[in-house]
Formats: sequence, C-alpha cells, structure tokens
Amino acid sequence: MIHVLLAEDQAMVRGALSALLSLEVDIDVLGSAADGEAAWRELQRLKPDVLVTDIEMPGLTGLELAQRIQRQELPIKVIIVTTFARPGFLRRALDAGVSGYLLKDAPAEHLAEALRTVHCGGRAIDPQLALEAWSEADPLNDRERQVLRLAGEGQSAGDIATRLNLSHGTVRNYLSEAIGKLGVANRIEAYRLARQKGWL
Amino acid sequence: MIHVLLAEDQAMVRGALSALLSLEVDIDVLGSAADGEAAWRELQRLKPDVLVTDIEMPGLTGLELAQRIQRQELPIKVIIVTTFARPGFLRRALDAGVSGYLLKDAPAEHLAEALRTVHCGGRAIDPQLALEAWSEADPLNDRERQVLRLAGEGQSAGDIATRLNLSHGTVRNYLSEAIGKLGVANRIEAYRLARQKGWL
DNA sequence: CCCCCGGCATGACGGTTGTCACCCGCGATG
DNA sequence: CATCGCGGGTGACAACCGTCATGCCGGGGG
Repeated sequence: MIHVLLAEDQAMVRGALSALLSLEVDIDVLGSAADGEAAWRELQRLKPDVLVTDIEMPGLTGLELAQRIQRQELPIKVIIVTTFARPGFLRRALDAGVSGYLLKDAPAEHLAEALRTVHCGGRAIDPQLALEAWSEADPLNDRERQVLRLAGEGQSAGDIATRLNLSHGTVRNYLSEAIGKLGVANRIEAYRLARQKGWL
Repeated sequence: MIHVLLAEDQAMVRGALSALLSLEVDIDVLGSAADGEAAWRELQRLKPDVLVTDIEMPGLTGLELAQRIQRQELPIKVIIVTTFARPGFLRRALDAGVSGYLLKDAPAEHLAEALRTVHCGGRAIDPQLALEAWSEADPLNDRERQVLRLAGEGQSAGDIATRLNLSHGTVRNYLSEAIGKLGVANRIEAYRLARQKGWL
C-alpha cells in the first residue's frame, strides 16, 4: 500500500486527482493540502510515503517543499506534477532531489505508474523534458534575473533602480546584458523568453 | 442519469475529472476530448446532455465551442470550468449562452452539483465572479485590443504598424489611448491589466 | 445641408530604452 | 606585487516610446 499526500492549490484539480488515485487499489490518499505551508504540516503529521505536489502554490512552492524535505532528510519521495514544461524547473527539481516530474499533459494513468515506480526506489521523469533540461543552461546571473522580473511587470529602469538601490544606468546595463544573452530585441521579449524557459 | 462530455486539454486533469465524475451514481461520462475540434466531433457523435469544458484549448476554445452550440441550437448545456477568474471571460461565456461557469479553485463537489443544477434547467455561476463581471466594462475597441496584443509580445510600434498596415504613428496613438483608458503608465502594464481582466 | 465623431495620419516634444566605451574599487590568482 | 576579472557606475548617442495638437476623410444624425 502506497501512502500519498497531495498538494495542489486548485481545489477542483486537487479533488479530481484524489478521486483518480482512490480508484487504484494499492494507493491510499492520506490527505491533501491547498498550499505549501499546509502541505509541510500535513507531511509531518501524516508521514506519507510519497508527496505528489504542484509547483505553483501560494506561500511555499512545490520546489521549495522538495528542498525542505531534502534538507531535513525525511524519508518521503517527491513527485512534481505541473503544467509547466520549463526545463529550468525540472533542473531545479532534480537538484532538490525529487524522484518524479510529470506534466499535467501526460495521460492520467502515468501518475499511478509513477507512484509505484518511485515507491520502489525508481525515478519517473518526463523523458522529452529531461532532454531539454540539460541542453540549455540558464545564461542569466542573479542581478539580471531580478531586473528582468521587475521589468516584466512594467517597471521602468528608474523604478527598478530605486527598488534595488542601483543607479538607473546600471539597471539599463543589466537589461542590455540580458537582452543580448537571450538574443532578443527588447526587455519584453527577454522577459517572455526567460519566463518560458523557467529561468526567472 | 446525466450524460456528460468532457473537454480539457491537460490529459492528467482530464482523466482526474473523469474519475471524479465517475464516482457519482447519477452521472455518466460518455467520453472526453483534448481540444475544441475533437470536442465538437464527439459532441455530435455522443449527443451528451451537458458539455463540461475548459476555456484555453488548442484549436477551438471553450468559449467558441459554446458559441457554436448556441448558433446551431443544439440541446446541450455548457459548463465552463477554468483557471481564470477573468470577468471578461465570464461575460463572453454568458453571451455564448453557457449555463455554468466554475473556477478550478472551487471545491471538487461543486462540479457534480453544478451538473445537476444545470441538467434541471438551472444556472451555476461562480457568485463572486458574477459580481465583478458586470462591474467593469471593457473600455478597449478592436484596434486597441489588436495593438495591445502584439505589443505584449514584444513587438515595437514599427513592427505592429507593418503587421496591421498602419503607420507607426497611428499605432502609437492606439497604444497611448489604451494606456490612458486603463490608467497605467506603459504598454507592458496595459497589456498585463487587459489580459488579467480577460479583455485581450 | 452642416456638424460632429471615429478611424487614420502627421509632426513635434521630452522622456525612456538599448548600446557602447570607459571608469573605479576590490578580491582572487598568478 | 601585478594584474585580471567582476560588480557597479558614468556619459554619450541613436532609436524608440508616450503625449499632444492638428489635420484629413467618410458616414450618420440633426
């Protein structure tokens, strides 16, 4: 019997996944949580074998949750189930020691299979995504990332400079650098590309 | 017995929702489709009582699907189940004659309830969203929408002008108009706001 | 008929953005 | 010690952006 905890912020999806897993005779859904903090608490209370979690959740993300589990050396496997086919996310997930990474695009049956594989000590990583993950490294440094994030929200160079205690010229240098590294024409495209790759 | 067709592009969510509805004794999931076109075909083949559909799908969106059903006067109720709490979407959905509009944030049980309500001729609209929907009208006209969409993809005024066979000055006028109407400072924020409201 | 309005264009303005060359200070590395 | 790299800053320049005033045209509505 595999004991599972589910973390997913969209209630309907959470309920539906729970229903899906309940249909499997060898899987027992102990409970579910709507955000990272709640998941962390339930994790310690229910001591499941496997945590199935989304990435984008309020409070604590699935990736941060995985990191915590790794640091505390809890005997709990982690499977990420997410919408985002972003190579950067998978890479960060692997660094956080997760055992599985599935896309919500994948057939529903894969989830139960992945649970069994992982429970037996195996790994379940979306194969085509695994290729991309190591193909292209994030070329941005921390400053460039910060600046791009703010630029993507419509902040001007001056605003960003104030926010980060930099001169507005320096901000423009970082943006220019990022734009150059990503091979695009302006900040908007740079933001979109970096976001799509999971680098922001 | 309520006969349901499910349209949702993410396979795992599709399977999970199917599992969820299968647990209800009075609901029969006839089938499911991964995109709008497939849903339209299955609709005519399976003749369900209710279509449960996402909005964002490749090919044909859930809203367009609802429009088609309305135009052809098919005796099929439509329930939209979506991630997006965008007032503009709900308004367009209501114009397309849908009977239900639920958020994926809503508890899973709401879906089955909504199905029953709708099947009996009722409506199931997310209440707090319903308020917002009529509070704020879309202030943009067609040209402003087009221009804003392209601007949001990082296109410059010149690019957009070429794309739409306008002068680059005119494009800037439209952008300026949109920025003014939305009460923001630049095209990026204008794009984000319009998108968030479901106006793009 | 005239007048007004909406779509489109122009030109001019000041501010912002993207690029580049160059500067400084500082820690690492030789 | 020399010097190299790197994070941060300056200044200049061309291009672009956001704003505004102004103009033209065509189609209603009075």
